[in-house]
Amino acid sequence: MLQVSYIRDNRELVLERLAVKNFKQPELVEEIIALDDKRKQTQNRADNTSAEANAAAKKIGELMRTGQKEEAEAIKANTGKWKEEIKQLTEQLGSIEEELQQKLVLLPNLPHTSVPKGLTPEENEIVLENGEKPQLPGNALPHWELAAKYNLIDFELGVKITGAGFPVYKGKGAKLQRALISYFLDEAEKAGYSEMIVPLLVNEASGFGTGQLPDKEGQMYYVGLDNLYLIPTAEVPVTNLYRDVILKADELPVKNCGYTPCFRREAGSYGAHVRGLNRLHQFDKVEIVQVVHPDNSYQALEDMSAHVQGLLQNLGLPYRVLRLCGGDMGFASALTYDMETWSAAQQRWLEVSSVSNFETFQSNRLKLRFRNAEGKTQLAHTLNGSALALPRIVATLLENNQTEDGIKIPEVLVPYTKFESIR
RNA sequence: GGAGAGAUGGCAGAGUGGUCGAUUGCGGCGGUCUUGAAAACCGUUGACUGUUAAAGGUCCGGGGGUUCGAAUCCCUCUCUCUCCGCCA
Repeated sequence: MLQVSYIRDNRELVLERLAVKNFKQPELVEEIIALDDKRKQTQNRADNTSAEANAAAKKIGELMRTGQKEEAEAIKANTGKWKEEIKQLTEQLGSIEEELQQKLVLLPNLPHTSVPKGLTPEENEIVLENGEKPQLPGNALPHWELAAKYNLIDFELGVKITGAGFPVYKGKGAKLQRALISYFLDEAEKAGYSEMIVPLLVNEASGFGTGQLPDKEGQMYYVGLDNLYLIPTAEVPVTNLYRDVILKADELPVKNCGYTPCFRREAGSYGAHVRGLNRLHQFDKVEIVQVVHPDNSYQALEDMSAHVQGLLQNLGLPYRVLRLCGGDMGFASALTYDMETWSAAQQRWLEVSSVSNFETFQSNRLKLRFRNAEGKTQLAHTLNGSALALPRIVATLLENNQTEDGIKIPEVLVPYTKFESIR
């Protein structure tokens, strides 16, 4: 959520930046400023009336104590009009604030100046490409066939238990999952992130804090009986740990990580591109989250990007880094890098990580602040990134590392899997 | 699921109608003392809004009510804790 004061002071800039994100309702900016004017006016009138009423009440108290009952009664006679006025103004104020809030949550975050214009994923900027795409023989298999051949993942069994998009990992397939999770967590810890194990169900306030609610409600599984949401990413609980928190300056940066399963409804996405592990309703992911001083957030974003790239390099996967264009970016993000690995059997790039700087967009909703050098509270910047999401990593590993007589496990994982290949 | 208790500042914990944004203790910050530190002593220490700065306003779990006036009384919702039951 953008701050009204920022919108007021930077009206033109806001409009210009929103245009980069292809925002369709620029008139909201003027409406918000007008509403805020109205809010201030009404607030002011209500405050003044309250001040009068407070003074009168105080006076009555004094008079009563000194036994001047008559005088007290005389003042009492006048309080009715204030009372009525305060009630009316407060009601007005309430509805103005509600309207303001409703409009405010419709504004996406402003994109960073480096964000390219554009509408579609094709217009994302390729920042770099790294690693060599393996040349597979003609009889190479896609990962879903490899998963069946080596009895690693059973998609049908998942359908029986739950439904499509809830795979069952078996034997070495399960072991590989666990190995990847442990490896990612260990690497995150080496990079200074401290591990959290967090709830997989969150309340409405948490969903609002990181930006999933109110607009992306349909993407989360909802447990109506208890009014809770299954997390679509660890970002939600891990970032919300800092909701309503004022940090000391020396507590920054905060670096946390966590492994969780993630649940996404992915309503309406079916077809060839979602086969196998390409798109799931439940998947495993290790997430890294930072809370930083505003001056350092873009450096932190680069650090996180480098961390993710390091993982991909260590796993020996060819990858590329994209700077998302305005139209493809998330609602809450100011700058996002996507990391994609090359899936050699499918002959396509698969997104395996997304690293974003939200600047104050989340912290404003979360009321996540720190005390700055002047001793004032100030919104911190939040960032997060997948490091990494498992399914497409597994897909790429299986496909790219397949040989005549099995699948080779990357060296860095062998200490975790305790086996060097899948046969 | 049944019964009861509770929700106050970073934490602990007073406060049952006006002088309470709130006693006190701990913690934090600043200072005195000290070679330095500890101890002791002194001072200071909530958030939001508003303003050039102030003044003023709002906030004692959320919402509503009574009253000239509510942390305090009433209603309601939510949450937490204790005991019992069930249970990994």
